[in-house]
This record gives sequence, structure tokens and C-alpha cells, in this order.
Amino acid sequence: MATRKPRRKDVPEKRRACILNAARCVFGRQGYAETVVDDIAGQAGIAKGTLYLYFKSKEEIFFAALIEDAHRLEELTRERMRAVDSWEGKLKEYVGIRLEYLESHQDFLRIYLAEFRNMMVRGGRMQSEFYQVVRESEGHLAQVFAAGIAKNEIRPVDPELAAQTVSDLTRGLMERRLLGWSRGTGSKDAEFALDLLCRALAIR
Amino acid sequence: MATRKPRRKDVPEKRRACILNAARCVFGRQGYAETVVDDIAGQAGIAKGTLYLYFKSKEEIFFAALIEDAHRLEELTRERMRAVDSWEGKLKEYVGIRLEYLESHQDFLRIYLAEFRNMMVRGGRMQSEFYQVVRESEGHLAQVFAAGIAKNEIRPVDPELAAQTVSDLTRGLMERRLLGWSRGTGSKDAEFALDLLCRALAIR
Amino acid sequence: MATRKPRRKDVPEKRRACILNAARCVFGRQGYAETVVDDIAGQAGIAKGTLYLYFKSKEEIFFAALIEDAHRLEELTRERMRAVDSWEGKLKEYVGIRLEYLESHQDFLRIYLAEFRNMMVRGGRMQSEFYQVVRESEGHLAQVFAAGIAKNEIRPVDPELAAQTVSDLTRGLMERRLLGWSRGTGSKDAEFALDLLCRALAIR
Amino acid sequence: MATRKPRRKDVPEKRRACILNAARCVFGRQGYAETVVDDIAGQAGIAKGTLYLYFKSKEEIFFAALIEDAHRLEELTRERMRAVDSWEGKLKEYVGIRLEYLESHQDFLRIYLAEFRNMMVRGGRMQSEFYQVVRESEGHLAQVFAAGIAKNEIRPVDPELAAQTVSDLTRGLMERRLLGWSRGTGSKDAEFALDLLCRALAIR
DNA sequence: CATGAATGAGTTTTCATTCAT
DNA sequence: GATGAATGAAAACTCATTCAT
Repeated sequence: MATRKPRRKDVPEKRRACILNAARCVFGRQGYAETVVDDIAGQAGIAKGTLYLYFKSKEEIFFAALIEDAHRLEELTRERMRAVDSWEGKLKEYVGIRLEYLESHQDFLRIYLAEFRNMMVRGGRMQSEFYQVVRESEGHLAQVFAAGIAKNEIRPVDPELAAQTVSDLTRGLMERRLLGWSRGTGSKDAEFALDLLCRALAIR
Repeated sequence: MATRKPRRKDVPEKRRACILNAARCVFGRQGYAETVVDDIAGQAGIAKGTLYLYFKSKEEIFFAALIEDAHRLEELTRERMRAVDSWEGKLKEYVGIRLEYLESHQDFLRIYLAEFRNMMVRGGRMQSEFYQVVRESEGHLAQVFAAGIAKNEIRPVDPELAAQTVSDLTRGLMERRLLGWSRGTGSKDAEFALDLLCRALAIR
Repeated sequence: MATRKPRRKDVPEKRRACILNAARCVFGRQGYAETVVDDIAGQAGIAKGTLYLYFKSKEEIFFAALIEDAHRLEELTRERMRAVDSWEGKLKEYVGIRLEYLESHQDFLRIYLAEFRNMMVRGGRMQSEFYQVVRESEGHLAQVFAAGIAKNEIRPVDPELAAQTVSDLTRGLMERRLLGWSRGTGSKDAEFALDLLCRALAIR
Repeated sequence: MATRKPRRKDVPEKRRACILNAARCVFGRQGYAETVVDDIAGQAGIAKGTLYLYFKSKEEIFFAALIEDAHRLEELTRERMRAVDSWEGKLKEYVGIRLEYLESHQDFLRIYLAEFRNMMVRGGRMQSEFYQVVRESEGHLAQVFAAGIAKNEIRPVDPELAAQTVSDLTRGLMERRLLGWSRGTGSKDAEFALDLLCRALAIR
């Protein structure tokens, strides 16, 4: 009913998405510095000049690609966490969704993780938005822990710190997978991390 | 008596060190890509050409700075861990030394962490040596856990995985400090992480 | 009818030719080493970067300019030699065409001759193609002599050696003209060289 | 009697010669542009700075090496030509001495020939002196021919032109040897060239 | 005298961005 | 809108020359 004829106004939207996909692909494979604008245009199957009709600069393309996917991941996470009740289940989803995402969006996660670290190196660049998404994500997790504490299922720890811990461990898991040190969604290392968190946080 | 006149032969050594310090400073502030060779020369107070008497390329300077300090950190860690007996104490030292090092070698740790993540992103570049140091460091930690398990002080977990977990958490702590989200050596987040690890690993 | 609108597709061809002409001009005036890429761009009236859209490197420009003209000279030579019958006539054309070419393509011949000598100095560089053209040219001449010998018009000498001799003498004539020691197509020195060759080679 | 004790004042002379030999060696092997001053110093077994006590610049070293040997060759030629009487003998010596010199001074002849051609490319550089030596050499040869003509042994040709012809042919022979196309002092090509000249010049 | 570390102007090449078609 | 040829401002690296020791 809604999107019957994808005429006119939708084409530009399609173009934009196409460019961002191409960008994720080449940025993920080669990194920001090694990627030349022609690579993105080539991968997207359009001319170099056309890119500049949709984005102001190479950097803008990069962050647009990064943030769009970060939002998507965040939405997906909320959705899946809503679907389970226990805090352990929600925690498992948080980690699990990231490891799944990794399989299908390796390109994105490569730049996501690398950029996450660059954010550390200098506050600069990282134009607040990516930074926001990351903080939101951790905030959401913190709420889960806060609720668990309120329900007396979790020890009375600082929910923020617990969330940070989960965030750190999950990034570690993803990175090692990217390096090829481990595989699969439910492998040993993920189980170990989840078990460790549950043991350390659960009452008793 | 010994080093009275630091003339002649010592000067080149001094120059090299001076260049590496300058390099750490600018790489740490601006990252690898944003740093131009002139910046390093300027910071070191020498001419651009002089750099090339001591190093073959910008990249070589980068890795020399990185690896030299990585070795130093690794040595310091071993020393300090040797000085205590309990596995909890050793663990505390491992984390503590890193947070202390951070205060005095912020520049280095900025590039250390950023590069650590880049290593994840693509195997390339990272010329094995840095990679070696990092793996050694985790291996050393794993031995500590293995010993704890043998002495029945630690639950029978995979020592490698436990070491990875510590590594991930410690990097997380450092990164947040670098971002200015927390301060001090003995602050809440570090205590939280250590407490969490001890609870999760200790028998009982 | 044919080439009414030289639009679109012809422009790149024109650019290439324009660059090569500029290159011949400055290389011819200053030599390879003394020429900087900016000189070529300036002479061609385009930006430095544009050169690299048409050629991969300074060296490639150099050899493209060299070889293109070498081929042209070779073709012209064959054409003109075919037009006469006697071996003396062909010989005269071989020398004459070169001296004429010199008048209109001084730039080219400067680099041609200089490079010819560099070829001698070290086998390196001279990427086979120029070398091929030169050898072909001498080979063609050798065939003329071989035919003359077969027809009993020329003494039974080694045709290859005779061709080399002609080649050496002709280069000498061109070089002296380039130095300004003599002028004109039909001047004394050329006549002398031709007469000398005919006397030495002809039967009787 | 004269040179008893090579003390004091002779050492600098020795140094100079040593530098020039080194220069010939590396210039001959690598060409002017590819040779860096360190190469010369290294080959001479002295420090780079020392070169500048004996010569003002790289270019000066180059031309000093070139001209010194050119003078030596010229002297040797005169000596040997004086030792024979017939013009054919003198001619043979002129060519022969050059082919011999080639065997023992390949390095020099490589730069000699290349530079000879560069002289053609632009009058510039070639600071008259080398130019002078070359002209003298041809002048000397011309005198031989003039004498031959006076004695009615040689046809009444222009002696200058004849000398140029010999010069061109000899350079051709040397170049081909340098390229490895022929070997030995008395091989076919040299005989051919001499025979050709004699036939063309001799009365009858 | 001899040295060789230091210099910095100069070179080639790349590539994000623009704009006439 | 789309194109891709043209641009020119950097960047990494070299090397002839100098000069304090």
C-alpha cells in the first residue's frame, strides 16, 4: 500500500544507500586512509563526481556509513532484548546479536571497531553522533542491570560500570573473531565471558 | 666515574631516543595518518632529513616508537608481578601498572591502543613484533591463572580465555581514561573490574 | 565529411599528443635529468596532475615521446627508400631523411641521440622497444646492401657491418648539425660521407 | 732524482687522483644522475666531506675525471701516431689505441661517450675544456690527412671532414663494444672500418 | 687536515574535490 | 542529474653541501 511505485523521490534514497554499502565494503576491507574515493565510486558502479551530489566529502561518507549501521545495530539490539525477560537473557542477546551481526556485516564492524579505538586517540573527529550511539547503547544495558538490582537478582553494583564491562568484553570477542582467532556465534569464548559476567553479578 | 663525558658515541643514541619521543608525542596526539614527517622533525627540533639518518621511513619510526615502549611495559609488568605472590595480587599489578603507565606515557598508550585495534581490523601492517609482545603479555597472564588453578585457588577455567578477558577489560579501562571518562589509578572502575574478575574466578 | 566534429573522443588523443610534444620540447632542451615534471606540464599548458592521467611516470612520458617519433622516422625512411631503386639512391634517402627530420624535429633528435648513447653506456633502462626500432632500422639497411651485393653492384662485404657504418656516420652528421657546426640538408659533410661510402662499397 | 721522497706535498696529489679514479668507476657504472656523492667517497675510501676539500662540487669531480682521462688518451694517441710513418698506420693507431683504451678504461669510456652525446644535446654544461680536447684530437687527425694529401697519397678531400668521419666511426666501434656486440681489439668491425676508410681515401 | 652528522630545498607522485559538458 | 577530466595542494623521501668537532 505504502511503497507501491518507487518512482521519482525514492531513487536518490536508493543511490545513497548504494553508496554507503559500497563505502562500508571498501572501508572495511582497506581502512580509511588506504581507500580512495574512486574505489567507492567503482564499487557503487557510479561516477566519482556523483558521490559529491550525495555527500560533501570522503569523511562524511565514512561517518554516514558508520553511524547508519551503528543505529541499525542499536535498534536490533533493543528489539531482541525486549523479547526476553531475564537479565541474563537480555545480556546474552546483547552479546549474541553483536556476534551475529559480525558474521553478516564484517565490513561494518571492522570500521566500527577501528573507529571506536580512534575515538580514544583523539576526541576530535568522532563527531559526537557515533559517540552518542555508543553511549546510548551502554546506557540501555545499564538500565537492564539497574532493573536487575532493583529486583534483587543482581548484586548492588554500579550499573554503569557493569555495562562498560560488558561493552569491553563484547568488543574483545568481536575483535578476536575478526582476527580469526575464534569462530561461530556460540563458541567457547562467548560462553566463557557470559558465564563470567553472570557469576560475578548474580546474587549468590 | 663511569659516564662522565657523554660525548661522541652517546649522541646518536640520544638522537634516536629524542626522535622516538617526539614521534610518540605527535603520533599520540594526531594519529598515524594525520601526522606528517615534518611534525615529528619539528617536535624533535631537528631537520626532516635527519630523521632519515636514523630511520628508513615514517612507518619505521612509528613501529620503533610503539614497540620500544611495548617492551618496556611488558618488562615492567613482569617485574612487578614477580614481586607479589597471590594471583589476585598479580592480577592487580597487571592492571595497576597499566593505569600508572597511562599517567606518565599517555602519548604511547594512545598509539598503543589505537594500533591494537588496527591490528584487529586487518592483519596487515602490524609487523609481527608488536603482535608478539601482546601475545606474550597475555601468555604470561595465562600462566598465572594456570598456576592458580593448579593450586586450586581458581576455578578450573581455560587460562587463555581468562587472560583475554583481563586484557579486554584493562584496555577498556585505559581507553575510558584516555577519553577523560574517569581518572586516577585506584578509582572505582578499576576496582570494579578487579573485584568482578576475582569473584568470577575464585573458588567459591 | 569524416571528421567534422572533433568533440568528445578525440580530446584525450589530442591531450596525449600535446603532452608528448611538450615533453619532447623540454627533454630536448634540458635533457632527462634536468627536466622536472612541472616543466612538461607548464610547456603543455596543463596542470601537473593531469600528466598522470595520461602517463604513469616521468620515465613513461620520456620513452613514449622517444619511441613514437622513432617509429615515425622509421616508417618515413622505409617509404622513401622504397621510392628509389638504386642502392646509392636508397642510401642517400636514408641519410637525407634523417637530416631533414632534424630540421623539423630538432627536439626529438636531441633526445634520440642522447638516449642512443645512453643505451650504449648501460644496457639498463632502454626498454627494448627503442632498442628494437634502432636494430630494425639497421637491419633494413643491411638488406639493401645484401641486395646490392647479390646484384653484384656492391663488393662482397658484411652487410651488417656496412649498415652499422652508415648508422654511425649518419648519427655523426646529425650531432654536428645539432651542435651548429654545419647546416642544411645537402651540405658538404653529408655529401662527403655519402661519397665515401659509395666509393668504398661500390664494385670498382 | 726528482721524486725521491713522496712526502708532504705529494699526498694531496695522490688523494686527488684516488678520488678521480673512484669517480670514474662509479660514474662509469651508474651514470651521472644515479651516482650519489657517497658512492664516490665510499669507493675512494674516504669521507664524504673530504671530497669537498679537493673539489667544489659533484659536477666538478665529474668533469675533472672526464677531462683528465681525455687528455691522457689524447697524449697517448699522439705518441703512438708519431711512432709510425704511413697515414694508414697512423689511422690504424688512432682507432687501435681507442679500442685498447676501452679494455683498460671501460669506466672512463662509458662516461666519455655518454658525455660526448650530451654535449650534442645542449652546449651548456660541457665546459669548453672537454670540447677543446675533442676538437684538438680531430684536428690532429686532420693534419695527418692533410699531409697525406700533400704527399699525394690521399685523394684531395677536406681533411677536416675525413677526420670527423674517422671520429664518428671510432665512436661507433667503441659503443658497440661497450654494448657487448663485439669484442677484441682487432676484430672484424674494426678491420672493416679501417679498410673502408683506406679504400675511400687512398689514391686509386 | 679529515670527518660524517645535519641540513632543507627540491623531486616525484597521489588524490580529494570541482565544474564544464 | 550524472559524468569524469582537470586540478594543485600536499606528502614522503633524497642528496649535494656545510661545518663543528
